[in-house]
Amino acid sequence: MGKGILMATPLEKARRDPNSMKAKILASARKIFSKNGFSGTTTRMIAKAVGIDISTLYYHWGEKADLYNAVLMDTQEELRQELKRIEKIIHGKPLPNRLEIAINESCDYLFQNPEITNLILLNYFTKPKGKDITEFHFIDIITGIAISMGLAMDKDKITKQAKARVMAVMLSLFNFIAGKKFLSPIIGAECRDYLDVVKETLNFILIPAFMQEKKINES
Amino acid sequence: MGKGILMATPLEKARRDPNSMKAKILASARKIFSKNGFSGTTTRMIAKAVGIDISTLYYHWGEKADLYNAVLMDTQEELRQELKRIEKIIHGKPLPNRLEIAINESCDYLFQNPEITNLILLNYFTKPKGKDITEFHFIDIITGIAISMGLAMDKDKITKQAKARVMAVMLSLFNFIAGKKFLSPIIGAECRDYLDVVKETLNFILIPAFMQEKKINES
DNA sequence: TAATCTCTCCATCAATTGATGCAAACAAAT
DNA sequence: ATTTGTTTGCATCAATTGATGGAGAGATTA
Repeated sequence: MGKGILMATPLEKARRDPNSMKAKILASARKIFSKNGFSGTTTRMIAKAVGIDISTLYYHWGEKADLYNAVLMDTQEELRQELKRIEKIIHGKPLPNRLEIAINESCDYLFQNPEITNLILLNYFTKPKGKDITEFHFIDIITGIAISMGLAMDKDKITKQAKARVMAVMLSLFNFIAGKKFLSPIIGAECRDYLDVVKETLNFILIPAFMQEKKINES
Repeated sequence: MGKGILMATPLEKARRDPNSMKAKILASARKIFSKNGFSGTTTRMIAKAVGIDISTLYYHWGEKADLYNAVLMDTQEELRQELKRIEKIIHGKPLPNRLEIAINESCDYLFQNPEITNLILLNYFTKPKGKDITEFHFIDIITGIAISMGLAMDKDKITKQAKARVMAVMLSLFNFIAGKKFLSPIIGAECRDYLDVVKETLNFILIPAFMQEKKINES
């Protein structure tokens, strides 16, 4: 009965065939959950967006929380792949360049996939009660980044401070993306303009911070 | 019929008498909305927390969205007062001190009132559809801070960049507070320890950024 | 062709939710 | 004491929501 090798999870099936009904539902669910949160989303909304009956949705994904979990895991995996891609690009370059490129690349990516940041952030402000929902596994992601940024040498010897600094970077980034709709009228910039201001602001704030660290390390 | 002077809004009445039923409901509503968001909260939850029947709640506050609006406006006003208080403290001091004190004070305050950041952040990730909900009036708040930080001279001549930088500061702060439950296990610090790490991280990131700005201005 | 398997929708359920009418309790004013 | 106005809870409603059973369509296999 072990589904280790023979059985494929619904999520695996969906990823295998992007044209399948499972995949279509998953894609619509991501959009709608990211916009309305878990409790603000109804299974009927998703089914309507796909153009199917809710019972078809339940047939493929089981209960609402299961679908939500699948969306979270799918999103998480995608983000992880993207971070790996960025890490490859910046590998070996000097620190300030690394930071600038990483900011640039991740801004572009997240800007084109705003559901990702929305889902992640929404998932810690509100959690469906009673259901156990997948946690984002940030710990290994940020340890990777911390090492890549020279904040730690060893995977097991990362200080609280280093982790907090990496989280600060990610949070700044995520919030400018997820809060776009809210922030762009405040800042007074739209679309591409907004994206440019965000990149500049992140560079302004992050580069001096992590350069000071380097100076201390060098001395 | 104009309620300009003679009529008091429910919110004004609630503030006038903190022991009134209106005030009790408002306080409970704040807690519960901030934890579950608008659609994750039911009027029955709030009524139960106060120990009253839902019809009593409706009698005092009208429909759910009205109560939610009152909570947002109340919270906003409270935050505004607090920021004024902090500004008085830091007024006249040199920039790095100002920043450090402001970070320290606002961290302490928001940490003890975590509902505030939760409500603000939740309110831009998800908005109840169909209802018009109060927007937080950040524009005047951040222009005030921008001037106080020396990022702008005139109230009307604030660049997009300056506004974005102030927002970056607030977002970093808000997220460390609102995301505490999520972040503290990742960072590996609890309670007071977490608070200290957050303060240190914010200082680490923000002070160098805004000091570089000052150096450019001075030269 | 017959049998089996996969997928889809219609009809329906029970529970929850926002919201209201109404009568009783209570206090204040006459 | 009687009237008036305010507050509160019980009972109830209609709409929404998560979820399921079962019948039928369609393809695949025997």
